[in-house]
This record gives sequence, structure tokens and C-alpha cells, in this order.
Amino acid sequence: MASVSSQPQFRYTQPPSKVLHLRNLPWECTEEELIELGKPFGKVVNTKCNVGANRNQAFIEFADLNQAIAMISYYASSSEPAQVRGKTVYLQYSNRQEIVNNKTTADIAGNVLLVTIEGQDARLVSIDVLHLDHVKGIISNGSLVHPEKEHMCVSEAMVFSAFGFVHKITTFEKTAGFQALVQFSDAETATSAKNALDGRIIPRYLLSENISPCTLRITYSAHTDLSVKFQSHRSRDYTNPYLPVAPSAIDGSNQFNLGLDGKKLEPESNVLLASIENMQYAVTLDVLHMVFSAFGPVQKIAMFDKNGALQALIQYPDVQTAIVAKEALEGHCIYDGGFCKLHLSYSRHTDLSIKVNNDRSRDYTIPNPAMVNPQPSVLGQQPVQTMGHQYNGTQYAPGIQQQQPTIPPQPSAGWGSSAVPPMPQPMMNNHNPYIPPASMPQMTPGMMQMPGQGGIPPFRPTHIFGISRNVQTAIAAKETCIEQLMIPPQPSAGCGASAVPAIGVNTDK
DNA sequence: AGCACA
Repeated sequence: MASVSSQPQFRYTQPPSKVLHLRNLPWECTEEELIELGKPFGKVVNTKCNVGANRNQAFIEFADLNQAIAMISYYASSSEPAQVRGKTVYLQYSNRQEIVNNKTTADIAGNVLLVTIEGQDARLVSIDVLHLDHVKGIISNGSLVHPEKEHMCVSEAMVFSAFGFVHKITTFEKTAGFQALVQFSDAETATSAKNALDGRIIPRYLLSENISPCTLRITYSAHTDLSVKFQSHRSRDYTNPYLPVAPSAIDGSNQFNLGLDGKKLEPESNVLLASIENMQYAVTLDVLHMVFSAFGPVQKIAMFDKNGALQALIQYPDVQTAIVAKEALEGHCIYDGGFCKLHLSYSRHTDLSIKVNNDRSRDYTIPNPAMVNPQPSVLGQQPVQTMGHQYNGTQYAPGIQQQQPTIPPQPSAGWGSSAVPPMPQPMMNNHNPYIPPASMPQMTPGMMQMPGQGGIPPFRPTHIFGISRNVQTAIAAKETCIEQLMIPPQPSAGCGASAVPAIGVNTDK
């Protein structure tokens, strides 16, 4: 008889089961920790962690019902609650009799991972995003974030070669959602990838702007070798660049244009979309202008916030310049130490409409007396209220700690020449003719000093793009940012007139 | 703080 269903779901009324349901677990509780917790009471034969919307629940299955009862009984009368990592864990009998699914303690780790992409727009995730080069980049620059702690970086110590080569990827859609099988050469690398990525959010910059956050859930697959017949938007074989490209993959549809090597070919544009990651320091319009001017005249820049991250559209007069800039700058950091890392993609825009020159958007093609002729001492007078007039070198992006990046004062002194080792384009040798002097972030006494923040890594201001090549190559391989951004016509969103951020009001006379 | 499928 099923008498269970008639009972209200109160916590102490669950009928015993050798499966225990745990909640309030610390983030990313591991199977090992679960086993540790249950081991004193019996043999843990199976676990399942990261359960539930918050992924802070888990199940423990004992070999014997009495062991489960022993654990429940113990903690029911113990003065010390069950704890994992010092956090109190709540136990109860599960309403299931066994843990279904993968993880047995003697789990079968394989070289193929089953990746479930959770999120409303999961199926919009490009296969390139899943590719290892990105994954490596993701890990190495520590931008994978916990769902609960969006801005918390994974250990930076997780470095470049954490995983091995991804051989193949297939993606498919089932009722459960969008999934992918990712094949590594061996179970070890697969395991390291799994451990590092399971439960993580795909960084925003890897996704189209309008894709909502996607979480990775990773288990082992039983497969050992995937069969990929075509390179397509659904499957890739990175071991065989000569594999024919599926015709279906080339059809003009949006984002999935493939190169033979599996690279996605974005339609090139004279307008670049820059996403700035790990923005520990303010990135101002002027900084962007200087950086991008190294490759040619920057016509327009529009900065805006997208999902809490800073993005910018940079317009060159021609596509070639944009290509050069993109290739040279992609993956580089504006500031040494991995700060303010640039991710570039081609915008769909070809001509930005800049409605007003302020600290977030500027049209450099229109001579603007107010811009060209800054009053020299406005900073001292009204630090914040002078925007829209000139460079305002000390303006900070809103919400960013006031670690003003120190930019070499003289444009011609070569922030590029000495500090940019492998830049393919020597355009910065000439005197950066594209940088109007007034727009250079000028040094003010206050800018030079580093607010003495203890924990900040060594900051070597003169190094722009000071990041190691390792990271670059890890990421440079491929591009994922698919830019579907529309410049919002409504002023609130970004480049419009009223987009003036909270740091100041245009005191227009 | 309240039960998971690929």
C-alpha cells in the first residue's frame, strides 16, 4: 500500500530510504566530501552532488538501509550538526529508493564528456564556445564564474594546459535540453575538464550578447570515440581538418559559418565589438581610443554596459583596419596582469550613430571644439561635471574601483613600441597620427599613484597588452563572440544622449 | 532550506 502520498511532506516524516537527501551544502560540494560525511555510518555506494537549482543539494546512497538510518539517527540526536566544510548540512531520507544515474563511487571516468548546457538559450550556444581552446582560455583567465557568485573568479592558478586537446565534439538536442559530447584523448584530461567546468557558467563574452546565461553540467559519457562525419555547426572533428564541411553548415544562416579548420568565420566588419573582461581597472573611452588608434584612425566609439560587462563598439573607416586590430588585440589585456582583457568580434554595424560626445561615446570624425579645446584646469574645479567636453582623464567608469590606469603620457613615446612585443602591425611607429592630442588621457598627479590596495597584484602601468602569449594563443585560436548587438535606439541603453552615466551630468549651459 | 535524466 502506498501510504506515503497521503502524508504531508514534512521533514521528519519521510519513510526511511538508503538514499539520503542533503541540502544546504557548500558550493560545489564534491563527491569525496559526501563520502567522507557518510562513511562513518556505512558504505556509500553512490552519490549525486550539485543537485537542485542552486546546486547545493546532494544525495548519498548507502549500501544498506540501516546505514542510512544510522546516519539520520545520529544527527537527529547529535548536538553537532552534519557539516561539510564547516557548513551545516541538513539530512533527510530521500523520497527515492536509489540514486539513478551516473556517479557510482567507482564511477566510470571516460575520455568523453556529456555536457548539458542549461539555460533558456542553451541551444544557441555555438559549438565553438565548447571547444577546448576556449575552455582553456576560460580557465586560464579565470573568468568562469560560479552561478552564485557571478563575479568571483576561479583560481587564476588554473593554467593554460590544464586540459588536453579536444578531439571531437558533437551536439544534439533532446528533451532534456541542449547537450554535447566532448571527446578528449584520455579520461584524465576529460576528468580535469569535468572537474573544472562542471557547474560553471559560460562567460558572457563567449556568447552572443542576447543569450542568457548558460550553465554547464558535465558527466561522463559511455562513448569512447565519437563518429563525426562532417564539420558542421553540430559536430566537429578537430583531429581531421580535411573532413568535409557539411553543406548544411554553410547555409547563410547566422552565426555558424565554418572554416575548414572548424573556425567560425564571422562576417568581417569595419566595426569591432569589444568586450572587456576582468575589468579591475577603469577602461575609459580615451583608453580605448588610444589602444585602437594604433591600428588606424578610429572614427567612432560607443561604450555601453551589456549584462553588467563593459562593451564597446569601435569603428574604423575600413574593414582591413578592423581586421588587423582584431587580430592583434584579441585576447590581449589592456593592463598588465590580466586586467581588462579584450575580446573582439566583428559588429554587424558599419556606421555607428553617435548622438552625443560624452565619456561613453564619441564621434571623432566630427570636429568638436569642446573636445579639442579642453580647459586645462577643469579637473581641479569640477572633477566630475565636465564630461562631454574633453578627455577628462580622471573619469572612472562607474562602479569600478578607482585604480586609474596609468597611460604613458606621450603618445609618441610608444606605449606600443616597447610594451607590445608581438604586435604584428608596426603602425604605432609613426606618431599615432590618429590620436588627437586632446583625447589622450593626460597624466595628472593623482593618476599616477596607485591607491594602495593591498591585494592588488603588481601593476606595471606602462605595459599595455602585457599578458603572456600563452593566454593569447590559448584564446586566439578562435572566436566565439557572435555579435548580434543592436545599438539601442532608446537612449537609456548606451550610446545615446542620456546615456551619461551616473558619475556626472552634462552641465550644458 | 525541501528531491535529480542523459
